[in-house]
Amino acid sequence: MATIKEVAKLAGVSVATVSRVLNDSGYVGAESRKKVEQAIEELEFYPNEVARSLFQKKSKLIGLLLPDIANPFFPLLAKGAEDAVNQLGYSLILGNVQDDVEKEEEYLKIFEQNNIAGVLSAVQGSSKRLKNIPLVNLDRVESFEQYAVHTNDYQGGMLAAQAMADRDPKQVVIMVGPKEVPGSFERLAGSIQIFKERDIAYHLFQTTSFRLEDTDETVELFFKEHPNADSVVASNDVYALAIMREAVKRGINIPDELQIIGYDDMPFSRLTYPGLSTIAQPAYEIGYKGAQLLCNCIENKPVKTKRIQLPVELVLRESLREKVEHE
Amino acid sequence: MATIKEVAKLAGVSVATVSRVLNDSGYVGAESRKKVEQAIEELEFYPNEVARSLFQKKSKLIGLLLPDIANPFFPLLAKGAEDAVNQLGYSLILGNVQDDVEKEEEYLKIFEQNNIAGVLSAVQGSSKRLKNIPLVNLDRVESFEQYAVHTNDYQGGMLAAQAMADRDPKQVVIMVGPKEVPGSFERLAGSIQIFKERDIAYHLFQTTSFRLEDTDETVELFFKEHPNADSVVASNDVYALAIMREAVKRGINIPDELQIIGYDDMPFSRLTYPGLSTIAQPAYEIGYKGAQLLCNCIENKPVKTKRIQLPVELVLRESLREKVEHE
DNA sequence: TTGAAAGCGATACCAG
DNA sequence: CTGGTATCGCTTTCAA
Repeated sequence: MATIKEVAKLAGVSVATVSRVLNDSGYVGAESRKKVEQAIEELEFYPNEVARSLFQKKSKLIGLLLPDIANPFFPLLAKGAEDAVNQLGYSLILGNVQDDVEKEEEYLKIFEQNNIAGVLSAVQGSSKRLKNIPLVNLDRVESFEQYAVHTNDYQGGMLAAQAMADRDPKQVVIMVGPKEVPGSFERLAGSIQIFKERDIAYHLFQTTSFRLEDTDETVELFFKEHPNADSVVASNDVYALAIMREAVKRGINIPDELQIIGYDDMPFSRLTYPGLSTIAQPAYEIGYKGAQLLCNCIENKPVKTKRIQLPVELVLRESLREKVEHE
Repeated sequence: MATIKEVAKLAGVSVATVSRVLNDSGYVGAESRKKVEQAIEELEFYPNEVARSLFQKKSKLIGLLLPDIANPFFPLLAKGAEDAVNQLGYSLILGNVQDDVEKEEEYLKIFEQNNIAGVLSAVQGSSKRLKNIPLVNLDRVESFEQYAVHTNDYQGGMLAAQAMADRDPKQVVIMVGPKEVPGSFERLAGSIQIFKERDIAYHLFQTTSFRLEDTDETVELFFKEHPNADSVVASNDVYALAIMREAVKRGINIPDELQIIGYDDMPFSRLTYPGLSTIAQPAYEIGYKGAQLLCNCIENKPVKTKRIQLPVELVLRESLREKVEHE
């Protein structure tokens, strides 16, 4: 890899001049510019970002903190972030935290050691360590966080409950997401409001994780506790699918005997039959907009909205019964 | 963030000494060491990796090139890579290539600009640009590539066909993966060998991508071309699930009227009912072992096996009929 | 309009 | 054992 020195030599100018054309900053004569450009071409030179980063105390790298990349919600978010970041000249360092606070700390440290320009975080509490590094929180957002892209969980909870309430539910069970996950509570509150309004009774079923590995156990427990459930508002698509599978296996007809609605709209939720009705979260867009927001912060561009809220949307597939019109 | 200079000052020694205790290289007196350690603690100092990288011309970053992170096979692979890499003191820069050659080139350049220590690549042809940077190919491996972790596609193709052949197939259709994807051919060859041996007729159905977005179209085409298929050897789980969904939707009983086997064993393949029988590829392990191999290359440690082949495994779920014992 | 030179934060050689 | 110093590749004053 050629260096700026070699370019300077070949072009017969100083490194300062080369640097100037590279960043087109300051004055540089037409003559010199041309010679430098030729030299750059000839040597296939491209600047070393490490040296730049050392000087600037700021790299072109952005840290991406994910709770669990195996959870299919996050790859999509990552893809969105990646697309945006790339268009803006940055790259992502991946931090897969596995819901482990120590790993998070570790990553934040690594990020700092690498002069990271900013952090995109879909895990809670990253704001503690970071001092002067821009941070945008994604998806799981606490109310005190300054920059964030998230969805309206309350509305999501309402939408799910509404869809259910419209379909003549007998025995409603609401699955409640882990307490640590911001948004779980909001969703629940939204759902409860609807059921209260409609005067529909419901049971709660608390889940303690969103991890794929824990589904079997959770589903078993679910059917033990609620053998007569006929309408389930699930905390996410993974659990919804898992419950559907178990139901079909037991010969319970979906949606006639058991109707269910998920949350997230993962790519797979439409690959089953009956297809899973669900509340679609724009995972890709969360990542994309979050990355844009972060880059604006990094570059001190004016930011209109510090907290972006994206809409969620009801997606109807076959796991819900026909809507019953009440007079 | 404190620097080595400040540590040196506080400890009353030179930066050289601080550097020595940091890397414990060379001699350093007990007295000095202690003072330095105290200073480090007091200032909460940790070395700037960028400066290190500039000097060493080699960072602690590893590039990970993925064809499409939204394809659920790859997050698992990434997770494996991430786990291994992290244990060994490295971090990952994510490169999501979207099956686009230009983006790949672009990433390879960015990697170089960042003094990347090595590259893990699940896309084809990365070896061209890289000069002196260690490269380990993952999963989609060409025969000429030096370092690689992959599975035995031929065996996989055989296993799938065998499972099918054992189950009294009437109208067999083999879905053939994209020609550009190394392994597609091998799998096909493996399957064909079995069907030939058993004297079972089969049809071929060519697919042109592995992308999630293209399933609907492909499935439609599939049913148009092969309305009477009763046994499908699918090129991956996504297509298998998509075909299953369409079949169930059409009232075709799985597995009695249509049996099907997938390839990959994605996390979701067990969340449907009937569950998808499939050939399990150890995605996590491919990433994990690949990362270990790469780190060994990077650190010039002796490498026993340059090309690691991991076994695939038949996973039986409900999408295949009962095995028929022939006398 | 240009170049010389001083850093950015760490490492490693060489002399003492 | 320890410290001074050149160096990594680039950016940015400051003078000329």
